[in-house]
Amino acid sequence: MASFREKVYLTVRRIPRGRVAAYAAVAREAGRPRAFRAVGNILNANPTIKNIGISKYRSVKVPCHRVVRSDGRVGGYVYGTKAKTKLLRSEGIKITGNRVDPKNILSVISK
DNA sequence: CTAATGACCATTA
DNA sequence: ATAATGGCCATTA
Repeated sequence: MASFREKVYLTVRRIPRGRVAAYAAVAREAGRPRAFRAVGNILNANPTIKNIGISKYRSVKVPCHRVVRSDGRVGGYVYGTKAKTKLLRSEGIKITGNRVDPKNILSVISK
């Protein structure tokens, strides 16, 4: 059985380059619409950053930098919001101030 | 089992 | 525009 955490990783993996999604959208997609806060905690233990010991997810890459706040603010990141912003810009996402261009925000995460 | 922890959200002041 | 507040909840210690 897939834990919520695993579903979150799989969901985030579906966010394409040059696009972002809100924590709330990820929570919804993973089946727990109100667990958006837990999503942040889960991504904080992103297997891209550190191995969490689940063999299934070893060496997989989860683009957790593509998950932003609902209001468009960039949000947190292990290596800092600055690094997150830089990464997103490098993928072609427009960010003015601390806000990503709403056009880049996915409301539904398709496969 | 209980309690703490937040990369959040929405509302209010 | 910013700051505080209450709510939310999977995971972990």
